[in-house]
Amino acid sequence: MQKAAIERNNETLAAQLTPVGRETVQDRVYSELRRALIGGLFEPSQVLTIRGLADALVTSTMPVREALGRLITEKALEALPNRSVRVPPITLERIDDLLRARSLIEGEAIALAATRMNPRQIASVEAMLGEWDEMRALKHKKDIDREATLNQSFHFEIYRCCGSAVLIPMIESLWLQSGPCIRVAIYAFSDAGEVDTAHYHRSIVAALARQDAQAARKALVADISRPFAFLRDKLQSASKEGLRA
Amino acid sequence: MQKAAIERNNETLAAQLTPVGRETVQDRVYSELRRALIGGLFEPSQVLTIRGLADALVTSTMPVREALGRLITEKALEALPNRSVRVPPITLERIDDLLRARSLIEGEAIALAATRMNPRQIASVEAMLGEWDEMRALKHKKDIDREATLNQSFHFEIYRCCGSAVLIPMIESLWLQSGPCIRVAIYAFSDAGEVDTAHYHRSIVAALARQDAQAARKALVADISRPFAFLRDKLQSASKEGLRA
DNA sequence: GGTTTTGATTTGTGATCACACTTGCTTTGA
DNA sequence: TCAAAGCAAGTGTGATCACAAATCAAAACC
Repeated sequence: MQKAAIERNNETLAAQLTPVGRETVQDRVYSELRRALIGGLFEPSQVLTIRGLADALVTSTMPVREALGRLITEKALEALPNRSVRVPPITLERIDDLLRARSLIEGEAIALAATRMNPRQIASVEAMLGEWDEMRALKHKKDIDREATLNQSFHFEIYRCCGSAVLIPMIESLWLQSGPCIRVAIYAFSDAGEVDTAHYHRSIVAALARQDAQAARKALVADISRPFAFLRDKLQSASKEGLRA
Repeated sequence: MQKAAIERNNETLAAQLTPVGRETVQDRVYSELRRALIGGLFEPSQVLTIRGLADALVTSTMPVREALGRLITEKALEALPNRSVRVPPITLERIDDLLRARSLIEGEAIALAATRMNPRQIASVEAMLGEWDEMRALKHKKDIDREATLNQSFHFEIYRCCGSAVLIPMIESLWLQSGPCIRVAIYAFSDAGEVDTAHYHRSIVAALARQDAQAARKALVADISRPFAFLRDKLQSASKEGLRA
C-alpha cells in the first residue's frame, strides 16, 4: 500500500512532461479551415472539394468531409444543389444582414461584459491595446494577418467576459460568416490608405473601464461597421460599373 | 431539331409527376434528430451512441456520425471528453442564458417582421391562430406534440418575414438548444394546470397587424419567457429539496 | 458550324473494416 | 476483505472501397 508514494511520483512526472492532448484529426482539420475562413484565405464563391482539401491537409477524406459538414451547418460554407460546397458569395443584402446581426449580438455581449469585467480583465485588454500600438509603430501596416489575429483576440477577450455560453458560439459563427467579406474589405482598405482603427478600440476600452455599457456598445458598433460600410460602397460602385458596361 | 416539342413534352411530364427530391440519408437522419430534439424525445443528460442511433434509424453509422457532428457544432448536443455525446443537461445558468439570447434575437426578428409583413402574411398567421383555437376546443389539451408543432410553425412563419438569412438559422439553433428544456417545462405545465398560451399569441398577432414593432417584441418576449420562468422555479425548488435531503 | 451524344474523369455518399480507447466486470494477490 | 490488475464487450475514429451523379472534352451528327 504505497499509495502516497505512487501519488507523489505521478505528480513529479506530471510536472516534467507536457500534456500531449487528445485532439482528433477532424478537430485539427476543422480548426484549420476555420482559421483559413476567418483569415480570408478562401475567396467568396470559391468551390472547395473534399479530396482537394484532404490532399492539401495531408489526411484522408474522412476528417475533411465531417469538418465541411460542420462548417456548412454554421453557414460558414454553403452547400450547392450540385452537392458541391463553396464559400458563400458576397451580396449587398448579405452584408447588411451580417452587420445587423453582429451589431445586435456582439453589442449585447459587450454590454453584458461592461457590467461584469473586473479590473484584472480590463487591464488585460488594455495591455493588448499597447501591444497593438507597438506593432503598428514598428512596421507601418502591411502585416495584415498579424493585425487581424490581434483584432480577433481583442474582441473575443472582451466577449468572453459576458459570461454567456450561448452568445459566444453565435459570435464565432458570425465571424466565420463575415470573415471572407471582411478580408476583401481590409485589403481594399490598406490600398485606400490607413484608417484609425486604434481610435475605436481605445474608446471601447475607455467605456469598459468606466463600466458604461451603452457607450461600449456604441463604440463597438462603430468599430465593426467600418469595414462593412466600406465594402458596401465598393460593391455598390462596382455594380454600377457592371451596369454601365 | 424538335427542340420545342421535347420541351413541351417535358413540361407535361413535370405537371403529372411529383418531384421525388434529392435528400441524402444524412439529411434525413439530421432532420429526424432535430425533430426529436426540439420535440423533447431525448432527455437532458441522455447519452447517445452512433451505433445505437444507426440501428434505431435503420442505416449505417456513417450518416449518423456526420449528423451528430453537425448537431454538436450548433450546441444542440454536447461532446464529452470521453468522446461520447449527450444532450446538454439543464442548469439554472443555462436557462437564463438561453432565455436572454432568445429574447434578444427572436425579439429583433419579430420587430423586423412587424415592419415588413404584408396583409397576406398577417392573414396567414392569423389563420393559424384560428386553427389553434379549433384544436384546443376539440380535445382539451393533452395533445402536446400537435400543439408544440403548431407553436413552432406559428413562430417561424413570423420569423421568416424578417427577411434575414442570418438571423433565422440562429433562431433555429436556439430552438434546438432549448428544445429539451422547454419540453420538460411543458410537461410540468400540463400537470400544473392549463395556461393561457392563446392570449400571448393573440397579442402578438394584434401587434403585427398594426405594425407595432415594440409591442410585438414585448408580447413575444412574454410568450417565450413563460416556460423558462416556470422551469426556473421548478429547478430552484428542486435544488432546495436536494439541499435539504 | 453549331448542337447533341458519348465517354472518361472527377466528386460526393454510404458501407465496411481495422484499430485504439473506454468501461464495467471478473479475477488475482496481499 | 478490499484494492489493483486483467479481460471482454462496446464505442468513436480514420482509411478504403464501391457506386452514382456531375463535369468536361472530344466525337458524331444534322
